[in-house]
Amino acid sequence: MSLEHAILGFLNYAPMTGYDLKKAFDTSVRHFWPADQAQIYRTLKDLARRGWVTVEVVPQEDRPNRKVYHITDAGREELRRWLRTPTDPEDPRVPLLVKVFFAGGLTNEEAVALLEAYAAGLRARLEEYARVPQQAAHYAEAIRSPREVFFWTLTLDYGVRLTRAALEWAEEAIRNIHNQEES
Amino acid sequence: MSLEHAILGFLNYAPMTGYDLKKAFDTSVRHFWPADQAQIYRTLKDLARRGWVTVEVVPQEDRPNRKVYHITDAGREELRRWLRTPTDPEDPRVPLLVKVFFAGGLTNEEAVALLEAYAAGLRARLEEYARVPQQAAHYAEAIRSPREVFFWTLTLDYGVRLTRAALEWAEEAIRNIHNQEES
DNA sequence: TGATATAATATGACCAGTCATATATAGGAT
DNA sequence: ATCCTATATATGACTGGTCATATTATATCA
Repeated sequence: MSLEHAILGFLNYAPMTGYDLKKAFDTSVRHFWPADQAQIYRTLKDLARRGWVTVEVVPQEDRPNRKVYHITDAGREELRRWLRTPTDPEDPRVPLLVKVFFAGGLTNEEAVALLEAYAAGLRARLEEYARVPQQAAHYAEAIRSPREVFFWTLTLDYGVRLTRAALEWAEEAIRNIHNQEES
Repeated sequence: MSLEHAILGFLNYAPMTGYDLKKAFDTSVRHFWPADQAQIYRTLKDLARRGWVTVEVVPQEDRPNRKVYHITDAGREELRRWLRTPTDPEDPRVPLLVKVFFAGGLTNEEAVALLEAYAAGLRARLEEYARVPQQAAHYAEAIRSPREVFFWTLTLDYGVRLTRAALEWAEEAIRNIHNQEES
């Protein structure tokens, strides 16, 4: 599970509430690890149970108390251990390809429409990527060390490259379908 | 859920048992939609409940009866409907990137090792892709129409392109890490 | 002889994640 | 006047999928 370790990663920057964490995820790693609000709270409970974080309850009037989570030494150790561990391969599931595999039963027009819709989604994603740096900069209180920015940029670059590759594939596929005889 | 529709896709080629389906998945679409044996059986039950497939029980001695599933007209309609429906975007989760995002706390050597291990996995995957055509040809009783082969080839091409893009990213990242000052 | 593979279906426990909804108040927008 | 948003945490129902295991006979391999 990457979520628990991503949370440790953020708490290693600064103590945060579940609410803060949700915002942190949404403005930084969402593109490769979206986090559900309910799941964040459940995972925080689990992290506390394991002793990797502690809770500090900050009373508030008129709204729920803030539960500020702090990473512990054990948590920091676990974070480092995990960072150095080779990664589980990612889930290869690509719903579009399942359709493409069985697309022989479609007309050329239908198949092209399928790929065009996919390509449109990819183009939209590329535009989103272009907006990420501002969003993140806006949120990141103090932009962290150049080293951290370097690694953060790597993740963005990955997204751009992979999305471009998928887009090129889709565009070439569309061109090739036109040369296909419909059975 | 793509699994149920992939099953419909296979049953549209020919009636099959759950056991047959598992083999079909493993020799064709596994790379973009792996299927768990237990999940196949549960899904078949569900498809039957919805009237998209019917079951024909073929008695056998000495081993469990074969339950041969046949696609129905309703199932064929559902398959076509699904094929023409624009696709849900794929799950963007990439565990490696979560680590890279927080990799500022690693030494350059540790970060490089992480990416090298990842790159090794990608190279292995590329070699696997090279072996897919033979495997699939071996299994596909009658290689289906050229049109079907065309679409099947598209899915393989997607895998190769995306894996190559990821590999190039990793290799360039490794080169760049060496120019990074360790904080 | 004993282990493993093949054929075939099935269940139970579990896990990570999603979605809807609940609570409670303040402030701004339509 | 009403709706939406922000702040903040929490639970219950559900879903798709994984893993281990069970059954039962034959055949193969070391």
